Amino acid sequence: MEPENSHPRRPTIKDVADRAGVTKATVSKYLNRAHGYAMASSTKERIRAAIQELNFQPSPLARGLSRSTTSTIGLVVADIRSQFYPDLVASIQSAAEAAGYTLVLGSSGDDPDRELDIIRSMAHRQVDGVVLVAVRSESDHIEYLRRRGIQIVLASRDLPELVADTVVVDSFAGARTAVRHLRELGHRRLAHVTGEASVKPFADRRRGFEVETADLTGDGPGLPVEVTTSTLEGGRAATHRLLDVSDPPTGVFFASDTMALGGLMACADLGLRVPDDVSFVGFDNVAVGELPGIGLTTIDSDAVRVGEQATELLLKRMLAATGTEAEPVLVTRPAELVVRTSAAPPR
Amino acid sequence: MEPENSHPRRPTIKDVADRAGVTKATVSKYLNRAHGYAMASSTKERIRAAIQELNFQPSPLARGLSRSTTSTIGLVVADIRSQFYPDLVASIQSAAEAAGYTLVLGSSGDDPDRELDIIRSMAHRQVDGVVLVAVRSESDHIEYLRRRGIQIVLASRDLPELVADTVVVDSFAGARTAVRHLRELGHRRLAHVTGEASVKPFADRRRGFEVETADLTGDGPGLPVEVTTSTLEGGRAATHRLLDVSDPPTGVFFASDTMALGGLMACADLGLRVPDDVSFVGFDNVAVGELPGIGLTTIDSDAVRVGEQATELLLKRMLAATGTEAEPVLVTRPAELVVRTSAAPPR
DNA sequence: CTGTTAGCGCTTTCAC
DNA sequence: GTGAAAGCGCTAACAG
Repeated sequence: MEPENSHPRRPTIKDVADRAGVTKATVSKYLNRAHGYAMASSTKERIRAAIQELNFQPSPLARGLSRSTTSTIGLVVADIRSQFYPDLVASIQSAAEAAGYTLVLGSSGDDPDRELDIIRSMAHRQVDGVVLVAVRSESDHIEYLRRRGIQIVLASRDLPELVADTVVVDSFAGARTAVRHLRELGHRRLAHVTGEASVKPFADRRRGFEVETADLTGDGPGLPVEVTTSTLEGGRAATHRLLDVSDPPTGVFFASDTMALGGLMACADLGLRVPDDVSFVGFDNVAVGELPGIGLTTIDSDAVRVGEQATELLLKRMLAATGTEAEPVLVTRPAELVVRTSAAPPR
Repeated sequence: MEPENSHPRRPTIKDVADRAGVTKATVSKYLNRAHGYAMASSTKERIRAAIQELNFQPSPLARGLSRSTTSTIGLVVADIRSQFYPDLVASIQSAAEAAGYTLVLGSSGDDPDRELDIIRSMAHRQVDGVVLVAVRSESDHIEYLRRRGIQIVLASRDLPELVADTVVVDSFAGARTAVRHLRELGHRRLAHVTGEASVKPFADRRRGFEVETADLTGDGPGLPVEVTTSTLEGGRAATHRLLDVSDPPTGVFFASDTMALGGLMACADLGLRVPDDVSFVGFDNVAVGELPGIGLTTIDSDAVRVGEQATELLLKRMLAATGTEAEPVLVTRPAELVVRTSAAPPR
């Protein structure tokens, strides 16, 4: 009849203190005041031994409560399901873990309101920092975090204004490279499939496309540009609209690989072959693009490095969090062309 | 010269109490004792109003400290980068979120020791439950959690013994279906590529392969079975070994789509065409298998439902956590064949 | 150098 | 029905 027959209580700082013949305070100092410092080495040694013998680890919860710091960072992505995130998430996760932080994951499903909810909930759980792959283009959620003293860094997607540290790839230059590649292959009838206009990298890629095709003209006033949701299905539908006409474009630049993969499906639907009938260039360099049977020519978004660098910046902010807020930093990484087989000279 | 110029303090339960003219204790009761119950409705109303006006939310940290419960669940996967996880992670994440839990993510990179570390760290952070896609085949980590009263459920990979609630797909039956499909197409020279022998689903799939091919014979004593790491590169290498011989098999059953994709790369390397030269059947039904140019015939692992059901089971355990431990439950979901284009009759 | 004393924000007996 | 008080495990002045 002993309800205390439950799980053995974990040792607390008090147990360590008793065993070492000192006070909690002293143990706490040992734990926090970065070892060196002023403390009798005999005491240090006794504490060390006690900790070791008891296999003591301070409770993150209790520590968090009194320090208002949790060794936790939040990662908010638009949609984990997307082809693009695995590398990004993996690199952030391991960088965070390496620094002793635990990752809390949220996926907004591309819904700006949910994104805000997730951010609120993370703030509420007192994460020390947030890596955000932003869906909403306003910066209210950023302000929300900043007001609460939570550091933030934007990864992969920048916002119209530089309101926080940001690590992205050079979308404008990358897009130009992509388009030039198509032009060098001899394509003149070009088209572009892009995602949500509010997402800055998409806007930049579109601008890149337009700049590099300013001298060309399509049926109407300019070359065709299809705006769609940045999903596989979006890309598929847009490509249908683009290609299922008389005299379709011979080269298409997609603002993301995911949409380009949708484009491949559309071609299968329409009985068109890539690159024989139409050439594709994507953007991101997702892993599947490399598979034979896909061979997607694309621009590398360098997700791994973006994730690593974003995490680095965040950790730096979190340490420096004291005192004057430094100006936001924008890191723009080069976006390189990866040539595979989906783009070839037109017939 | 005011260092207090920092971030505005969040309201605490004390603030609410003062504003409502009651004590913290009463507010706490209001918060926890599932509303109904014994409390003057005027008091209830005043508390409600105060909470509302102050926009108060109880601190999860403080609550966690005093209740030893954190509304947090840990998800440990073998390798987020793998093609297979996005659906699983996404479905677990949304099921958890829907139930008011926050997801803490860990990726072991297929390393059993890291897996244990991650689990220790999560236990230490006092997650209320863990969804585990296990790497190690022993059950020491499960015992570790159980000893600390942390609920656990295994998703996607079962262990040799039923030591915890488990949700998997029927690997043995699925494998038999896959092999029968190849046989019905007319293949007799069959081979199998499988992953780490210690992973039970792989063992089961292998058994399925063997049972369904017991009447067939290869060059040696039985049909060729290649064991490799369950990665793209593993599948690629194994396929090289398998096909780069005189008189190679005409049909290959892969224990995972990821390995099958590696197999496709190997074919590209060797100048073989699928399904003209060799037929492939995979296992899992990852999203990319659906792309034209891939068209992988496979067995559906139903990651979304597995994730959902695993989360359901876990939540149930977490609620029932009191009293007698119910026996572990094993949920085996059907594994259905998805016919695409990678398997066809042999020439 | 180490100990004393208050908290951090919430929950939970036990009285009234 | 509500309040007083102690405590969850740790940190952080301030003394001495």
